[in-house]
Amino acid sequence: MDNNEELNAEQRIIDAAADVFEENGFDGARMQQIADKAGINKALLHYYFRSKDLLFEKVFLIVAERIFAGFIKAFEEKGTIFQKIELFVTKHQELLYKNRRFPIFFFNEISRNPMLMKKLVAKLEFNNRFKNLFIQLEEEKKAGIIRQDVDVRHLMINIVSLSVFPYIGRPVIKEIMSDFGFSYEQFLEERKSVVANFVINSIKA
Amino acid sequence: MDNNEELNAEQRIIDAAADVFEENGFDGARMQQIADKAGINKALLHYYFRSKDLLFEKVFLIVAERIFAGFIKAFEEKGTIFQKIELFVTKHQELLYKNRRFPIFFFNEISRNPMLMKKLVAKLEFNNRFKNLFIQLEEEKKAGIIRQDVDVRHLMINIVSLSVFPYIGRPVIKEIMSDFGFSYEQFLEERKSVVANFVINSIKA
DNA sequence: TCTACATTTGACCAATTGGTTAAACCAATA
DNA sequence: TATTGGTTTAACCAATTGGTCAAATGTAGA
Repeated sequence: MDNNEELNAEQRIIDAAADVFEENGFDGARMQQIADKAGINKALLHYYFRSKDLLFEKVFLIVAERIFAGFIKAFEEKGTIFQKIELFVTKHQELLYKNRRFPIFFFNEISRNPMLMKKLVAKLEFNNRFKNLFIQLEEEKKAGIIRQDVDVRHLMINIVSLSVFPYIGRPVIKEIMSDFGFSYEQFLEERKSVVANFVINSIKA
Repeated sequence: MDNNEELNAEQRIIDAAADVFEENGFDGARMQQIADKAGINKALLHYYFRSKDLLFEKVFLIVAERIFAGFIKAFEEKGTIFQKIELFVTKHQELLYKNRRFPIFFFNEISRNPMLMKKLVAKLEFNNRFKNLFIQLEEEKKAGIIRQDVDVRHLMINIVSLSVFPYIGRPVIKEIMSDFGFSYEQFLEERKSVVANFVINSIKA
């Protein structure tokens, strides 16, 4: 259960804290549990990070930054808009599958303390990350490849919604799928192609 | 702040608890805060509901049942599949707008304790609520109105994803929208028509 | 080896929290 | 009016929790 003994204490604390916070949320997490998982004394947590709040903020930003970086990278692939969407959705699914507990944790904590989002944005600088995508979409609109009424903002949120929601609503979808005689895992697998097709069908002229 | 003094203590407790739990989550909620909001002594909470766990479960199921009932009702409207989708999306948006804090609360608590979902399903009996929709979709497929490759399960999840996610990701979307020079409220308003069109475009033959 | 400094620990603390209890209150009824 | 039963309260409790502190341990350089 304890992390690699080779790493220094500070890194072991961060790893352990990420795990415990992601599993239990800020309010549900216990400093003692983090200390145990890191294999150190509880006082050492405060030696390195002063308080639960500061430890949480540091860990939250580290984890969120890592995952968002992966998310954003998938935006920067080359190709037609349809190819981009396909690649983008596939990459997101893989990333999400490897970090299944992250979405509900992230959105819950952000909702509890929206200031975290400001701090995350400051670290990510994704202000003009979407500029290229925006330009490309306008071009493909003019070329008659995609519908005139497509709105970049809504399109982006739509893609993310379709990718992320199944992980947020995992227990709900699990229940519904079993009603239909399917497994949740199978549903996720199918979704890799379904979502891309769904989006493409909805925007192509 | 305190609820209607006319109501009996039990109901006042339920209302107050719903509010406090929805705002802070189970772990973040305090029995004292619930008692204060209900205008009663803390001991009375235990007199009526024994423990925090039992109070939470009762309140959670009451609130979730009420909202899911509204959700499901929107499924049972008459009309073509396109009309249904339009009506369905619009009704959901209104319901969600009135219960903005519910989605993130609901999915977080369900994620923390999936057994709640089982109990909710048992109360709702929505096993065969979707049968009609399923049949209608197959018919419209045969009639060549919608695409052959449409899958009811994915379509349903897609619709819900597109409707619900903007409420779960509120602070995130708020941030992104302000980058684009738009307000979150405006974005939600636009979405009423955008989502329906998006879905319809993606499934029509 | 001695010293200075960072690291780590066990023991401890004050505050908070969910929960209990015995007594008080109050309305109905005999 | 006296009694009974449900309702409500103040006071209290044990356990947990985030956090502190002085002492111990390790370690690199003089």
